[in-house]
Amino acid sequence: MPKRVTMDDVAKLAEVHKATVSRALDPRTRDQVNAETVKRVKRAARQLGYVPNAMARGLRTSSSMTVGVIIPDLMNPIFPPIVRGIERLLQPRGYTALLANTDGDDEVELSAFESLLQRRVDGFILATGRLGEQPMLRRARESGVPIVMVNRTSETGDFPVVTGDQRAGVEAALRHLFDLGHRRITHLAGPPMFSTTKARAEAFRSICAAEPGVDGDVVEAAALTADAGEAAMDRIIATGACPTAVLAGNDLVALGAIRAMRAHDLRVPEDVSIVGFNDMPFAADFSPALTTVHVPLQEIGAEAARLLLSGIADAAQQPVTVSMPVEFVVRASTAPVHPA
Amino acid sequence: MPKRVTMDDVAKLAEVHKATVSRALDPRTRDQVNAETVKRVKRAARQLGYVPNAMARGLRTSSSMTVGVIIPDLMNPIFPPIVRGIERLLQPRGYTALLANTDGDDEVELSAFESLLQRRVDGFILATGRLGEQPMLRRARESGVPIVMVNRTSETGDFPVVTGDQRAGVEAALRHLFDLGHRRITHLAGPPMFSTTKARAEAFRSICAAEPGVDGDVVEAAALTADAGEAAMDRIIATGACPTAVLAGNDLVALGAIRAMRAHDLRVPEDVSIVGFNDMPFAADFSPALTTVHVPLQEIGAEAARLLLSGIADAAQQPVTVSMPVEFVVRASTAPVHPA
DNA sequence: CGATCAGTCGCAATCGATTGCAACAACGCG
DNA sequence: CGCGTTGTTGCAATCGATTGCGACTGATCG
Repeated sequence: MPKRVTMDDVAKLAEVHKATVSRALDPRTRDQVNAETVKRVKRAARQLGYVPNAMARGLRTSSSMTVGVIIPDLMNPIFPPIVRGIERLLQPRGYTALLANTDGDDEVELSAFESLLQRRVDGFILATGRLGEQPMLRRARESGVPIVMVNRTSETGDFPVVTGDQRAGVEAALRHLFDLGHRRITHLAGPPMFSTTKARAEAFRSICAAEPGVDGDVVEAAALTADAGEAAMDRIIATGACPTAVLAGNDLVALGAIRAMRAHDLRVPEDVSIVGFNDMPFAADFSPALTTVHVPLQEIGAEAARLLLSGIADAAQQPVTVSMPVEFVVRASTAPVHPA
Repeated sequence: MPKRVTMDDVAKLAEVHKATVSRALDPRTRDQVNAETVKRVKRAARQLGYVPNAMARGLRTSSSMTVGVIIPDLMNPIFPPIVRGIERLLQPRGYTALLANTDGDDEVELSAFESLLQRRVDGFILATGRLGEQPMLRRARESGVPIVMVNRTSETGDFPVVTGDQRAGVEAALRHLFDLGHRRITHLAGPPMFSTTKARAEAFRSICAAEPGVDGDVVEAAALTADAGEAAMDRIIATGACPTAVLAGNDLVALGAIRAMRAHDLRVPEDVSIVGFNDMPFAADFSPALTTVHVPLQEIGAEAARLLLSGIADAAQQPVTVSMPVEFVVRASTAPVHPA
């Protein structure tokens, strides 16, 4: 078992000082050393199978070329695209993502953040934003590390955020339903602790209020899950006053709502139309294929990463909010209002 | 902007040597220092907001408490559960996962591996196994770093693998179809470069051959995707000789097959039954709900992590193969054979 | 009363790089 | 021929921890 080979070993073989090896191997300083020497050093490095030690380098340069990515739950289908987008931007630039799931638990969030802080990540991308007090965010603020929030924000305005254009999405969805003749529409909102959910609900209310003759009701699902959506829809159906169209808080909620309707022999979209939000993977494979608001999750992730990198380079970074354009995609879960 | 606080700063405030700070803060060595002193040190550390530098520690101890996780594509729905399982095991033990996607490209694989090697990860979990030559695996072998393969293997027997019990899954699925009276069954296999796919196809062939009166055909889909599944099913239908049941290479292929059948006015399961493989998230929400082989992806990830950790601790690690039990779950996509 | 021992703590080397500074040679120029 | 340049390389400090070893202090014991 050959001991790990270090820069000194390479230096010895190439008959130079390790400082020269360091310069020869770094493209940025390569021109400070003789071309012949560079060749010799490279050959020696290859021959010995030299692998630079990123920890030693990081210690010296105080930069780890890593970023911490903290999300609630990777199994929630909106996060894989976001993470993928982040990674797609980071990887070619030499950065690596350190991933942590928190299940939205304050304790776990805090300890994950702390653990990544110890690893001296150069910055964070946080997808765990919630409204109200959040220990991790306080810690994040005092840590002074560059941070970008993605999708969900805390609305405290401390950090840059990149998210989808919620209002435009709701507007497009409602316009579509109005055009189909729907007037009794209920919004199956997610819990109000998320900025996205809240923004959608507010948009829903204000747009419905501005539209003469529409009756826009809001019902809250307990969580952004299919089960919660099903339960909420069950409650609505139980009241006996079923709307002709439902705008779900997200696709998962929509999925649950569809299940509930089917269980009560309501046909989608013949009896009631439903539109989702996010256009998560497989939304097109629901039955019926879900009409929904396409949010460019991967691009959102990439943009967040881009923003973070510029924040790392720049230090003085404004807490901008970039909202990415969404696109309404109509599929098979909406239809003209049922002639009563 | 207060400069980063180091152990020396804490030492100064607590009026001790930094060596003592180190011992006081490490639970493993805490009993070597006076209880009063420990208190003083901890107070000082808290007061200064001291955050230990993992790079410095890692440099000294040559262990980074990180593991590299290399997967083809996080957006493939079987990977989030695996990654989640890995993380669930790692996190409480102080390890962090470094994630890299490769899209199955040799170049990208290699450079991702190299990049993580430089970061001195303590081990790797590889989900990118393919049959045949694979540059990254050669590099992995010579690197001498602990490695565990997950789900897919390279079949070279170099590394431990944890995967689902493919044969048992195929057996259960076929038994189910046999019981429903199906005799003309085709296996919509994935490409033969994956160990999983290959194992399933082999099991399919051998089990069908052993069952009197069944006609087991195998058709290869070009990839493990819905589109490839759809295309392959289209080809089958075009031949005019449609089987009464199909066993798909995985759930995505099954999804595509369902789409193709629907497009040709074939009803599932009345006209043809279909069973998937993996029980990926939302398989139950297909229409019809997919009968499939449940593979405990999250547990597989966790077990791989467990194996890796023991390999890191132990060094001399046998390349065992652990195959996790699968569970057949019947839902709505299978039915008794159509009376011809 | 001196030796031994346990309990604490400090000293200094070490991990593997990066980088400002200085040394040195060769060279051109006035 | 002396001096400033330019190009190349070496020296040594430094990043922030960990840890083997030795020193010191009291206490215990024969």
